[in-house]
Amino acid sequence: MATLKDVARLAGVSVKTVSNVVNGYSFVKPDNRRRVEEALEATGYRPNLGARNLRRGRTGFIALVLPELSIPYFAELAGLVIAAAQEHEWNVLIEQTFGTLSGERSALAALGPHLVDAAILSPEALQVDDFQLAVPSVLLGEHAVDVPIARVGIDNVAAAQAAVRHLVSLGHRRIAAIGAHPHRGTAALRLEGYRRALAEAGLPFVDELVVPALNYHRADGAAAMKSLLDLRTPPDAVFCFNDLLAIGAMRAAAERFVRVPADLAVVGFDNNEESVYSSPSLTSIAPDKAAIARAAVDLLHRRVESTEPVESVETPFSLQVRESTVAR
Amino acid sequence: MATLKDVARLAGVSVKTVSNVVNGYSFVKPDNRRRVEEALEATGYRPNLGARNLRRGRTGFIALVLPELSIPYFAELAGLVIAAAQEHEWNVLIEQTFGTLSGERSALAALGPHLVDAAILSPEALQVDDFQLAVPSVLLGEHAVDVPIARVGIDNVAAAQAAVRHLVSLGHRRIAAIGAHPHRGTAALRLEGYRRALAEAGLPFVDELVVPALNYHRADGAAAMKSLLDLRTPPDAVFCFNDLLAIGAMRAAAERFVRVPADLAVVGFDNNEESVYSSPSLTSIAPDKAAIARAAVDLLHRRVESTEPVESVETPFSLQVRESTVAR
DNA sequence: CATCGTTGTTCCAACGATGTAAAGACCCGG
DNA sequence: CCGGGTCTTTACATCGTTGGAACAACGATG
Repeated sequence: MATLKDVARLAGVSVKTVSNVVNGYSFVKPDNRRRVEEALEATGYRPNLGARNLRRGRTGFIALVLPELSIPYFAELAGLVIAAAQEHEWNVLIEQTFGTLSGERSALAALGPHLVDAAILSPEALQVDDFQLAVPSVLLGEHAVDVPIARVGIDNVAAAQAAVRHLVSLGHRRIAAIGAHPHRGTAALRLEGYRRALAEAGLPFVDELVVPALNYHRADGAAAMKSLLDLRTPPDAVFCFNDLLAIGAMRAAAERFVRVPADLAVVGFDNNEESVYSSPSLTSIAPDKAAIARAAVDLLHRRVESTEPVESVETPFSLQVRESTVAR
Repeated sequence: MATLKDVARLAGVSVKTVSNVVNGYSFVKPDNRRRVEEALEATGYRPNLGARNLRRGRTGFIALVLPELSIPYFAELAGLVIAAAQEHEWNVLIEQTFGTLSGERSALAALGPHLVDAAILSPEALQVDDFQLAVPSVLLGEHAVDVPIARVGIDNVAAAQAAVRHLVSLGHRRIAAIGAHPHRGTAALRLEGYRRALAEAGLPFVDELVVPALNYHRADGAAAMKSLLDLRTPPDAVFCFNDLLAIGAMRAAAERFVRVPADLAVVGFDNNEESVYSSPSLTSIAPDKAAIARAAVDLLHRRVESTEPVESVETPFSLQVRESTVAR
């Protein structure tokens, strides 16, 4: 692997001059510049990023800390973050926490300024005390604890409210919610949106219609749906706090021969690609994931370049109406 | 951020002694070791990986080059690779190629020995000439071109054959295939498995029943299925070269009111989590993804540690039978 | 012709860690 | 108390790069 030294020897100039050419410094004699460029070409020089970063005090990496790549929402998001990071010449390091406190703690501990320049976090269990972050960071989505860290995400209350409002507008009166969670910030906000939509429609908030989910996987949605269908009076609609729960719920409904949407309307949250092709396809809240990824990366880039103050970004969302609420 | 120098000053020893303690060198006096350990604790020292790797000539990273994280198979695999890499103290850098030749080329070009110690590649379009790899690499899945690079994956011919054999055993006689592709190695192998299974059952190979797919996304599966349903005599079963195609195919079938599995049996390939919860759930070839991830990472680790010869690994697979071929 | 500012280049140190070699401490037997 | 070996520690160079100072070359200016 060619180094600056090799190139310099070949071009007959000093190492620093080569470095200057590589870094686009203006004042290099055309003649030398040409020779250096030829030498660069001939040797196929690629800068040693480790050395460069050691010198510059940068690493060229950002961390993306998320629960699990096998969750479609995070996989899609990760893809978009990688693409956005590329524009700032950042490489992305993905850490999986599996949604556990210990996983999140060890992921955070592994990050240091020597490893990454910044971090994008999607925590689910962290406590206030854990947020002693070594590098500029941004939180995705809302979080239960109130910490002075920039956030990027949609207005979860408004989004949930829009979802439930949609169900109300279709005439549903007994609307369930799946995905309540004691410690998850987004869960609380979505529940609040659900509550508000019911209130503004003059519908009662019924405890038995709110089902918790410890994880947000398909299996949890199925289990929750089964318990709802076992009620004396099952719901005529259900708002799931993410698409996986909704997919699981629809699956459970199908197994009980409950027809969606005729007997039960279902709305999800995240707008996974999967939900477009399920049978029936799933009505879902669609956060603008590309906007989230870009906003998070750009925000971090500005934070790293200049010491700007903490600022949060609210990204847009929309409601995608599909067969699970309105039959084709 | 504390450096070795800071720790050394605090402990009253030389930098090298601290380094020795950190790296578990045996001959350090108990007294000094204790003082150094206390100082390490007090300063919260974390080694600067850039500097360490500069010195050691290692980077501590491996690259995972894949088409797209939004494809569930690759997302699941990436998660497993990250977990496997962690055991060797490797961080994983994910590069997306979007399945294009230029994307794959630029991903390869970006990888150098200064950036990663090794690479796991899942190429779809690369030519022989492109495989001038700068670091030890392993290919996932089969590839059309024959290059002397270790591979990890299942026996695609046998797997495809097993899938189609299953359809044959259920009495299907007009079995279609979705996912043929001119340049994709795995596609050729799966097609070969399909061909063999037909042959051993004494069934004819019918050209019009083999539908190509340029990409392996749900939309491609749906489009292919539509064209099959438009045939004068539509198939009574279809083998899709991956689960996404199968999901798309089932969706297209549902839109035409073709019942699965009564009118049409469907088998997929990859065994995505999604396929367990679809309605109907999808029969699929299940590669042992965890085994693939572990084998790839371990193989690379051995290659980097000792200059071992190129060796390939064949991982197991199984057939998961679900509702898309056998009604509940 | 001395001085000056501009332009172009080189030399040196430094980033933080580790390998090497050599020096220092220690203990043993003779 | 010396020679010789085994531990233990240290100084120094080094990895490849870049910032800064120093220096050199140059034409322009007074």
